[in-house]
Amino acid sequence: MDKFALIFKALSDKTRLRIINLLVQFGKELCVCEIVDSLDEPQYKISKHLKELKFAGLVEEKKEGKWVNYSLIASEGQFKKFLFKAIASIPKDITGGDENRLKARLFLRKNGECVVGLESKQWKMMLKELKKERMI
Amino acid sequence: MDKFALIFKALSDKTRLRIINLLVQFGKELCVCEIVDSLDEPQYKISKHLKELKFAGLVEEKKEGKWVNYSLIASEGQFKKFLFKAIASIPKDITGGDENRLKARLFLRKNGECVVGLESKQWKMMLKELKKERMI
DNA sequence: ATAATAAATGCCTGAATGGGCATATGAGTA
DNA sequence: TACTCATATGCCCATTCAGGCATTTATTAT
Repeated sequence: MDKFALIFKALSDKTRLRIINLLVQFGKELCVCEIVDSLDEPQYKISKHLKELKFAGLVEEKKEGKWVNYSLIASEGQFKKFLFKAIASIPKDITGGDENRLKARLFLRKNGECVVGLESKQWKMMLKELKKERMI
Repeated sequence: MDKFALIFKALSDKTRLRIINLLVQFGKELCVCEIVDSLDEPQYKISKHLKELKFAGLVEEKKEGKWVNYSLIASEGQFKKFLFKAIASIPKDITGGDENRLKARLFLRKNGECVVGLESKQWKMMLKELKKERMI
């Protein structure tokens, strides 16, 4: 029971819910810096929240050199499946900003991998474009 | 987004999750004293937690004289439906105590309504029986 | 009117929480 | 070696939270 309450607690913070939402929408693993840029929040903040999500058993990390990718852990019975379906059903007029930023951020990948760090020049230019075109 | 985080926060406490679990399992409205007896927790504690669940939009109350019944609010898109399915899938070897107590407590209803209050003599006798038969 | 009872609330305390800032870790690179 | 960069962590502060206890509110029964 505590285990399930812990999962809900992990989702009870807006920032953490936004992170999980991104992972649910994208379906595959995301690099920390991609999450940071997509949510437009400080790196230390994302890092701490990822730690809590990991503690709750919702995500796992995969280190690749300097880079760290996070992905959902969907196993263990039906519970998480329904939970992620619930999160997937959150109307995107609320989450759209994050998802649009992520979509743009993913254009910076090479061969399906993240190759630019936090708040890179390329990313700042893209952000400016997005704002100009009212995408975020 | 905050609205959804608030819902998760409401479920992030073990006692509140147990209350919602009972309502999900039973499917119909429950009287406050039935919840109190089923969870075997102080009345003020249940009352406060019900208030938070109500604030999050998960339950609604229906007053009938001295008695108050609570039930789930399941409407509003797919979100809560999946959420309640997730909760319904929590293994009952964890929640069984609550559910067995509720099952027994419901025997005290007359015409489908709760007619005995908190920690009544009848309930205490039932509890003793349940313990003797290792049902809880 | 008074008592009894179902449910809600106010106050207190210790513990946990999230954000901000600075700093540390640890891996690649010049 | 020294440096850069991606990520993690330690410390501080203000706020929130859950539980316990006493009390109140509201409705029914005597």
